[in-house]
Amino acid sequence: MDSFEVPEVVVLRLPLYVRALSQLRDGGTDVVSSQQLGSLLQMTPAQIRKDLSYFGRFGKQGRGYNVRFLLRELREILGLDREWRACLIGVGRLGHAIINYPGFSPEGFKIVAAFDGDPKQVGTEIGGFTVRPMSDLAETVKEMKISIGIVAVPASEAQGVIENLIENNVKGILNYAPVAPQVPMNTVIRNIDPVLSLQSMTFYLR
Amino acid sequence: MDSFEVPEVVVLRLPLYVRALSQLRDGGTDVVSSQQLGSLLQMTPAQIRKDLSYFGRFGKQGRGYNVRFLLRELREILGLDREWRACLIGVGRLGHAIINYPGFSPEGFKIVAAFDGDPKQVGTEIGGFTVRPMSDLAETVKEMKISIGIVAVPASEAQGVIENLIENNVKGILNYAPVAPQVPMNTVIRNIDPVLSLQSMTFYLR
DNA sequence: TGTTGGTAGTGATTCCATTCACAAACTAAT
DNA sequence: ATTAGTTTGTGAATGGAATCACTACCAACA
Repeated sequence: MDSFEVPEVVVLRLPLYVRALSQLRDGGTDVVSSQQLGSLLQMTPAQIRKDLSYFGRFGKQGRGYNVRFLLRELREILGLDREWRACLIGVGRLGHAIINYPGFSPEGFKIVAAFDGDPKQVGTEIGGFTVRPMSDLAETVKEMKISIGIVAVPASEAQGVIENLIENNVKGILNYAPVAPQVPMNTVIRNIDPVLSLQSMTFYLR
Repeated sequence: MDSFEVPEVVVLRLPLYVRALSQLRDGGTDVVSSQQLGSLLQMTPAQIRKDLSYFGRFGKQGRGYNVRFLLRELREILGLDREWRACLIGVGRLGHAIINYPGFSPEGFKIVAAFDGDPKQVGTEIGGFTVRPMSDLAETVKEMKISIGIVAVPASEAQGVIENLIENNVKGILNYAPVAPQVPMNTVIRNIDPVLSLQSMTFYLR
C-alpha cells in the first residue's frame, strides 16, 4: 500500500495487468493463473506473483486469481477507482489529436480544459472546449481540481509550460514534447516520444 | 558494435544522448563533459561514461567529448545515418495525426505509404498519399523497401495487422494500439500507450 | 618544465530486479 | 478419506545494472 519500497518497475507493470484482466473479464473468464496471465503478457509467472505480492495476497493456491476481484484491487491500488481531471496545454495538430482521442475517458481520465500560449488560438473552439489563455491556468487548475497536465507544445516551450504547471500544484505531467524535462522529485512525469522509440529500434534493424 | 552483449537499457538511452547532443551543437557548444551531459539529462556522469564505453572511446581525459564527433558516432551506431522508410496502417483520427506529425522526417523516418482495412477509406487522399488496401501490403512493402510498420488500428485488429506486417518481413513495429502484442523475438516492437503511462502515474498521485 | 585541476575509461563493488524452488493450500476425483 | 494434480506466496539464489573509486591522461599556466 505504501508507495515507497515498491519498486517503480513493478508499478509500471501494474497497468498491464489491469488491461489484461479487463480483457479476460470481458471475455467471460472468471479465474486466471499466473501462468495464463504470463503467456498473455509474455512474462514469467513468477514475476507476476512477485509483483502482486508487494501489495497483498490475492490468489488461491491450486486455483489462481479471481479476475474481477484482482482487477478491482489493482485498480484501487493504482488509484483508478476515481476520476482524474486533466488539462491540455497546446492545441496544435497534436493537441487536437489528443483532445479527440477516445481512449482516455473510458479509463477515467477526463480532459476538462484546454490552454494555448498563442493569442490567435485563445477563444477558439476545440473538442467542445473554448481555448483559454495561459494566464488563466492558476485559476482554472484550482477551480476545476485539475491534477494532471498534458503538454503538447513545441519543444522550445515545453520546459516553461511544465514549470508553470508545477508552480500551480499540478503534480502529474504527461509530456508529448520531444525534450527531457527537468522536474522536482515530487512530480511524476511520463514522456510520450515516438521518435525516441524509433531511434532505439533502428539499432536492432541495421 | 555488436548488438548482443550491449544491454537493451543502454540502447534505449542512446537516443537521449543523441537528442541532447543535437541541442548542444545547435546551441554552439563544442565540447561537453559527462558531468554536464548528466545534469542535462538528470543522470549520473558515471552512467553516461559506462554506456558510451560499450561502443568505444569517444572522449578526451581532462576535456570531455567533442559534441559533433560523439553525435556523429552515436547516430551511426544507432543506424540513424540513413533514411528509414515506414508505412502507416490505419488512417483514422490517430493515423491522421501520425501522418501529419512533422517530427519524424527531420530525424530520417519517412512514411511512404498508408493502408487501411476499411474499404471506405481505401482510395481516399491523406497527407499526400492515396490510402491502399491491405491486400497491397506485400507488394508495396517489397517495392518501396519499407522496414518499419506504424500501427494505428483499433485494438481488436492490432494483433492481426502486426502478424501481417511480420509475414511481409517488416521487422520493426511502432504500435499505437492499446494491446500487448505477441511478436517473435527477431522483430522489434515499441508501444506508444499514453493510457498506460497515466495509469502508472496515478499510483504516485493518490 | 613542473604543477594543478579536471575528466575519461574501467575493474570492483554495491544495489536492485528477476528467477528459482519449495512448502502450504486448494480442487477434484476416486 | 485419501490421493493426485495445481497453483500461490515467498525466502534464497542468481543475474544484471548502476555506482564507486581509482588510474591514466590532458590542458593550462606559473
